[in-house]
Amino acid sequence: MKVVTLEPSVADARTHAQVYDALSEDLIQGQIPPLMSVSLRTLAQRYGVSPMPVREAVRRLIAEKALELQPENKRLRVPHLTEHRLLQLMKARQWVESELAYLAAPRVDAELIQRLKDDDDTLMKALATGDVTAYMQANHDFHFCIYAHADADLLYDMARTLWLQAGPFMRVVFARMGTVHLPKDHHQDMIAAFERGDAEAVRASMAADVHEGMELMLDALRSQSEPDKKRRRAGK
Amino acid sequence: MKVVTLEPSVADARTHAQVYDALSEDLIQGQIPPLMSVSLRTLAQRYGVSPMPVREAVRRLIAEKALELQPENKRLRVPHLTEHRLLQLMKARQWVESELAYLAAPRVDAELIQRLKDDDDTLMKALATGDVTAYMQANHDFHFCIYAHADADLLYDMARTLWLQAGPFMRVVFARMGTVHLPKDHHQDMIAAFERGDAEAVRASMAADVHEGMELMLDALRSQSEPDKKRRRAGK
DNA sequence: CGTCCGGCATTGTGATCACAATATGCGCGG
DNA sequence: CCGCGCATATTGTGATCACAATGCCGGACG
Repeated sequence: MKVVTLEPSVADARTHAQVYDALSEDLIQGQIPPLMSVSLRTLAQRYGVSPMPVREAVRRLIAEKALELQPENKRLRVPHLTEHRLLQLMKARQWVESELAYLAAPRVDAELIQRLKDDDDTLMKALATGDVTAYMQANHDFHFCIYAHADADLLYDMARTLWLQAGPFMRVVFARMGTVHLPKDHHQDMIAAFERGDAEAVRASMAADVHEGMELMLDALRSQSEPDKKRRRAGK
Repeated sequence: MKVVTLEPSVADARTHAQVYDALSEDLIQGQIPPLMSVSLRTLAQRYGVSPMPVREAVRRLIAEKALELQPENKRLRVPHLTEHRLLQLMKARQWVESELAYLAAPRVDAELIQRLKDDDDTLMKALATGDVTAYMQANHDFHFCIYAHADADLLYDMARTLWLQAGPFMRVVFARMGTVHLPKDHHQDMIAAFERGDAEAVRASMAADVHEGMELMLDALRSQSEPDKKRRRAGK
C-alpha cells in the first residue's frame, strides 16, 4: 500500500490527530472498501508513524463505527452495511442533515452561494467525465460547507460520523453505477431556496437529496444480494 | 478517590472495554461532575489497572464527547455544557429518542410493560425519598429498556452518546432541584400508550418527556449564570 | 490430488519507559 | 499579609517490548 505523507502543514498537531484526519478522509472518500482488513502496524507503516498514534486514531474511529473489531477474529476491518443498518443511517441522515441545512439557511451569504454553485459545477463535470473520486469530493464539499454555516457543532459532528459510516459503501455504489444515474438535481433547488431565504424549502430539498442518495445505496445493496464474499487484504 | 473493582464477572472482556463501561456508567450517572479534571494515571489507579487501557477507553469517550481535552492545557476533564450546546442536545435527543420509542412501540410485550411500571415505581420512590442516584438510575433504565426493544442499534448508540454528554450536568440539576420539581408524569402516559399500541402517542409522550427534562436543565443553566468557576480536582 | 496438521508470521492488547509541557506548591521579597 | 518566581510533581504522548491468540502457508499422509 502506498505510503502517504500526512499533512505536514500543522506540525504542532498531535500525531494521532493527523492520523485520524488522514484515515477518516480516506474512509469518507471511500478509498478503503468495505470488508477490507487493516492492521495497526500496516497503517502505521502507511502513514510513516509508529503504531502508537494509530491505535488512538483507530480507537476513535471504532467508537464512531467507521471501523470495527470483529468479535470472533478480534481483527480490524471496515464494516459492512446491512440493509437494516443502512435504513437507520438513512433516517438519521435525513433528520440531521435537513436540520443542519434549515439552521444554515438564515446564515448563508453571497460567498457561500457562489461556492455552492462552483461545487455543483465541478460535481456535474465529475459526473460527465465519470470521475468517481472527484464526484465524491465535490458532493462532500457541497454538503459540509452548508453544514459548517449552521453554527451547530454537535449536529455537524453527528453528520460527519454518519458520512464516515456511509462513505466506503457510497463509493462502491457510485463506482458501480458508473455515475450514469443522476436522478434529479436537488442541489439546484436547494441553492435556489437558499437565495430566496426559504428555510423550509431548503430543509425539504436536503431531505429529498439525502433520501434519494440513500435509496440508491439501498437498491444497490438489495441487488447485489450475495454475489461476493471476497475479503480483500490490506497488503499492496 | 475510591478504588472501584470493575465488573469481575466477564474476565474475558478486554480491560479497556471494562474501563470504558465503568467510566461511562459513572458519567451517565453523573458521578463525575462537569469541569472535574481527571487524569489517565488517576483513573488507572482508581480502577486498579495500568494507564494503557485507560488511554483507550478515554480516547473513545473523547470521541463521544463525554470527555474533552482542553486545547490550551491539553488536560483531560468533563466538558461543561453551554446553552448553545444544550439546545442542540435537546433537539437531537427529542428526535432520536422519540423515534426509538416509536420503533419500539409495536415490539413491546407484557414483560416490558411490567418492567416499565416497576422502573417508574422505583423512580417515584426515589423522588419521594430524595435519592438522586436512585432516581438517575431508574430514569436511565426506564428509557433504555424501551430503546433496547427498538431493534435499532445505530439509533440506540446515538441515544447512549447523547446521554453520556448530558449525564454529568443532569445530575447537577436534579441534585439542585432536590427532586422536588416533578412537572408531569409522561412516563404514565407512555406506558398507557404502549398498552394501547398507539405508536404515535408513544412518540409524542417521549418527545414531551425529553423536552421537559431538557427544559429543566436549560432553566438551571440560565439561572446559575456565572456563580461558580470552581475547578474541582480528582484527588480525594 | 485432496485434506489435515504443524510451525511461523501477524494480529491486538497491555506494560513500561522517556520526554516535553504544564500545573502545583513552597518560600522569598515586598 | 499578599503577590511572585522557581523547583518539583504530574500530565498527555509516543516508542518499544512481551505475550497470547489467531491466520496463513506448506508439507505429509491418505
